[in-house]
Amino acid sequence: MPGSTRELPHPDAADLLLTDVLFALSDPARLEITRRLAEGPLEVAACQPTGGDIPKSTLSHHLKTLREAGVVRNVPHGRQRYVSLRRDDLEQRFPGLLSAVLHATPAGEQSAARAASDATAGPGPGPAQR
Amino acid sequence: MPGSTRELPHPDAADLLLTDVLFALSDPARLEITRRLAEGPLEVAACQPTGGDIPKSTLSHHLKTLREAGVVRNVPHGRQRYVSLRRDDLEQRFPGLLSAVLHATPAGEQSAARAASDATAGPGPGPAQR
DNA sequence: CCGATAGTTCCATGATTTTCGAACTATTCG
DNA sequence: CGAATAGTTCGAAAATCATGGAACTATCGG
Repeated sequence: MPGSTRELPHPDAADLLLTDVLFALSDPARLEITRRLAEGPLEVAACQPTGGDIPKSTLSHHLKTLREAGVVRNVPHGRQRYVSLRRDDLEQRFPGLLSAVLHATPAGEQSAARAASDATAGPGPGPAQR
Repeated sequence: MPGSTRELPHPDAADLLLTDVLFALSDPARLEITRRLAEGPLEVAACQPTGGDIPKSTLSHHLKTLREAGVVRNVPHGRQRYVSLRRDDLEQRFPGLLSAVLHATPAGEQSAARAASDATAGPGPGPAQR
């Protein structure tokens, strides 16, 4: 039982380029995918940004861009694949970047309050920004 | 004595889009310009990434992209213009993002050490990453 | 073995971006 | 005023990116 082939190439953590990472995250669809992955690994089909309307090939291309930039890892798992955020590698290489991106709020919001440190955890779920 | 016209449009801090900012910073030349501006405002010509080889129009376009994303402010000043980083607006809108970007180290470096918190301030000047 | 499933890769098309010369505009200096 | 300076904007060509259908590959279920 040879380890399954179908491995895709991933850049080493030390070789990640900031511009590539920023570019990968600069697309709304890819950013959305990244946010979704922040909650845990997903199979490719589950990365679908909205409902379930974008074609397989397009989704696969976006994942490829994210993978080549080093944002995401894509490993074969049986007949499907698991996609996961390379959190630790990104944090090591670009400290604070990923969390800054993930914590961003949508355009119009974030009005007042939140001055200093609002002790008790926020009410709703995590924020999101297009 | 009418206030000088030649004002260029800038998006409000609250309207900045994360994807636009990430995109603006995802280009090597624009990232370099941004780094240069981190040390203080500059007149347009002084933003030149390398020596002084890129055409005026190209530089102007890069600055336009940065300005429209809200990364930079460009104000008329006599016969020239001053370009400056919108640090506070960016920090307010996307906490931690700019500093994460500015602190990134180049690809191959950052080998060992720097494990925990290396108390004494670093020796050389700030890092830079292509 | 035969299908169905889950994805990637190939290929073509259209949309953005990048780049840069040239024209244009405002402002200062002599 | 007229020339020089500092930049923006226009326009066009080249490169890159995005999208999605179709073909291809591997794995699992029966």
